[in-house]
Amino acid sequence: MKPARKKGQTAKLRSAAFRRIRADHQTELAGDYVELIADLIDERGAARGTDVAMRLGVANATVVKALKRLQDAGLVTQEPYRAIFLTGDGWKLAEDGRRKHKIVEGFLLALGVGAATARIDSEGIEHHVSEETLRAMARFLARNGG
Amino acid sequence: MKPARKKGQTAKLRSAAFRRIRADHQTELAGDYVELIADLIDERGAARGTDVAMRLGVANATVVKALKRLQDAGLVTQEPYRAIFLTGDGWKLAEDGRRKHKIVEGFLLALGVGAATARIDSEGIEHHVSEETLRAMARFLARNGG
DNA sequence: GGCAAAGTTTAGCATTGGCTAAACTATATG
DNA sequence: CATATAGTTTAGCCAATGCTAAACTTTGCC
Repeated sequence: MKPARKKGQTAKLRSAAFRRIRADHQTELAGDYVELIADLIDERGAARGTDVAMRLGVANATVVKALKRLQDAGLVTQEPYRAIFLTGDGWKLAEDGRRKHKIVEGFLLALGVGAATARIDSEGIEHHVSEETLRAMARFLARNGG
Repeated sequence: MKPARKKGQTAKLRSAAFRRIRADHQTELAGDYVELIADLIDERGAARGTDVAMRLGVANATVVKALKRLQDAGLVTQEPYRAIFLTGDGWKLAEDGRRKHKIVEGFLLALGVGAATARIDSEGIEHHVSEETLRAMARFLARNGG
């Protein structure tokens, strides 16, 4: 450590990581929802609240509340008692999630992690990797048979 | 997809990942606190609320509240207006966090990620990697000059 | 010893993300 | 077409994590 650096600055630098984690957590749930909704639309033509609740492992009422927030955020649209749709922004976020997810999961598989673990871990890691790390993973993947 | 597998079972399998992420998030904050407190004790001989607050980038009052929860959880001890100590369980959790952190950060560096990004990303990833993935990372590290 | 600065705690508020139970709507079937 | 079942929503609860402002202790210095 250079002696010129003051205590407060070190702390500020360190706190950046934690600040980003808290920020990530805020967008994480939204990302999981829209990604899931996108999957359901692609698989079945429509996304229903019950399906979302089952896949996330939460109660129906929890989904209703979350969807209200996502609607306020301009990511989904919805009419009472009807299916759920994604807005343009919603699709964009979902696609971005899928992209990251695919890289991370493929990377873990290439690293030698088992399929079940790769699926579970990638879901958690996906929201905490920077673009720089994603590039490094993609590079590795390209070299080691992705 | 095998047609024999029912819808509900698929959903249950998928929801496992999200359930684990939610569980991880609950322990994540506790892990960050004790790891930080351990670092402060090692670096300066004592951990003060202000230092914790600065490094985490949160307000003092937030730390007080969190410490109360950690005390209830048996991870730290504390007397009013005095420094913070870790219990045996607290040290165990802190050590485990440091171990994971070291592996993940070293791994990212070996992957070719820059130092600053490795530090930040590892902080977020650390709480979402299974032991299996950690082993794979350690293996890679052993082979590629860790 | 007394006072100012630094650190800690309390009080009170907001948001997020969970839950259950009860009420309501849509749909499918007899 | 009437009704049962499936799905959705509302209401009301709780805990966690953040904040600011004000009150209180400790500490360091003259």
